[in-house]
Amino acid sequence: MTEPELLPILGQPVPERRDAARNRDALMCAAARLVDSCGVEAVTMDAVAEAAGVGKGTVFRRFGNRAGLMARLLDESEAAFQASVISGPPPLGPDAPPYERLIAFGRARLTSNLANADLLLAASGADTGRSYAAYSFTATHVRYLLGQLGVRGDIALLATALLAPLEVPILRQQVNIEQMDVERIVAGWEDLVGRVVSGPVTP
Amino acid sequence: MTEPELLPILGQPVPERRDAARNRDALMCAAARLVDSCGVEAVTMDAVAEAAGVGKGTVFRRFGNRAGLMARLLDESEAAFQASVISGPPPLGPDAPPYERLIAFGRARLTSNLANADLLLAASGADTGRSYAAYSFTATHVRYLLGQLGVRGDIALLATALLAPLEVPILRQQVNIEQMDVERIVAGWEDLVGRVVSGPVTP
DNA sequence: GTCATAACCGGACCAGGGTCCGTTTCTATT
DNA sequence: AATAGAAACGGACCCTGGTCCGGTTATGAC
Repeated sequence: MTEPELLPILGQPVPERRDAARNRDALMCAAARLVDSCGVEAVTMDAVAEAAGVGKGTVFRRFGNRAGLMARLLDESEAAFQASVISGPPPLGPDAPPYERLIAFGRARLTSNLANADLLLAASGADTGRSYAAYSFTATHVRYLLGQLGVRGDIALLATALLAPLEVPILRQQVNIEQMDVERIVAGWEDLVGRVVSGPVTP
Repeated sequence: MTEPELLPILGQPVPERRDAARNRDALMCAAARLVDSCGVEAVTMDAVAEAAGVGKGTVFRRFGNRAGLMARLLDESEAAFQASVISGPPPLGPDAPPYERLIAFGRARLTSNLANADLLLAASGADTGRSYAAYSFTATHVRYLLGQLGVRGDIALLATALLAPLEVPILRQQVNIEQMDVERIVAGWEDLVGRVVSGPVTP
């Protein structure tokens, strides 16, 4: 038997054949171009394959399915968001007191989710790809902040309760159907945070 | 020109041709049978059409699309739910104090949403069919109860905040992926209600 | 340079949602 | 009973997501 010539040291940069890497880049570019030229709707797997000059099967092998491709398209902005939270300037970053960070987080998340709404919806259902990793980060962050604030109770569930109203379907309903102003929604979220942090009057 | 022989008096029972009614019943029966014999997955438009002995086009004319069909399948249980809330026994019905009604509502909604999760997901996106009507009812009810409880603030947004964590995708995440116990989720929701009703300590 | 192998490629193929339009069937009227 | 017209029917058709497998190509070993 032959040993793998390049055993996956620390497993990070999964070895990728050069042609595969080239195709992956071409596909991402083509997809991104399609998104902001014709909208998410137009990003059909055939179209992406053709625009990248590869076969359809290649697209599916690389991304699994359409949702997976969308998830990869979101990676860039998601990474930027995480970076802002982890090491960016206040009030989102770590140099602000927890309450202000939480408020800033809510506004940022809401804005980001609305901005990428189409992509996020198209990416939902990516088999445990983005969905969970991205969600997990926000949940962990909110739990951390709630802990910092000394909130008592089931922190995990409270974090979920704060994140749930920021999900795309709910925001879309409020903005597109009920014609709510975004600022009103932000204000409502801040009110919610205040109530959650305060705790019930009769513990 | 000829006047419509039966002008839609009060618009309620939209006149329906007899064959159409027969086909509608056959389709609903076939779909329901498919659902609980093979699961929601198996409810394909072709399958329903064939099982009901009609053409595919008929299914689409009646229900618009697959989501619409699913929405109609949910009508029965949704009507039962609404009846329980409007005129059922306490603590869900009107003969209970508002706080208890709200708590009971949360548990009932959560349970119901989990029980019909597959159908609800398949029905989401029904062009303003079920989606909005059903949601609207719950939102109105929660707003009403919050009002009864004397809650100050943006009642509409607070109602949304309470309803959001009861949505199917979030419940599924908690139950199927994070392996949470349903009772824990219910308890968490009750805690959330307590905090929302209490209001922030510094108004 | 040559080779073996594994990874990759690509397009033919399938299934299911959704549309369309010529044909059939119902209903009210006479 | 006959008739006209609207409504409903149904299946052929298209589109797109997703699968599959025979052929191709990159890569490390010798």
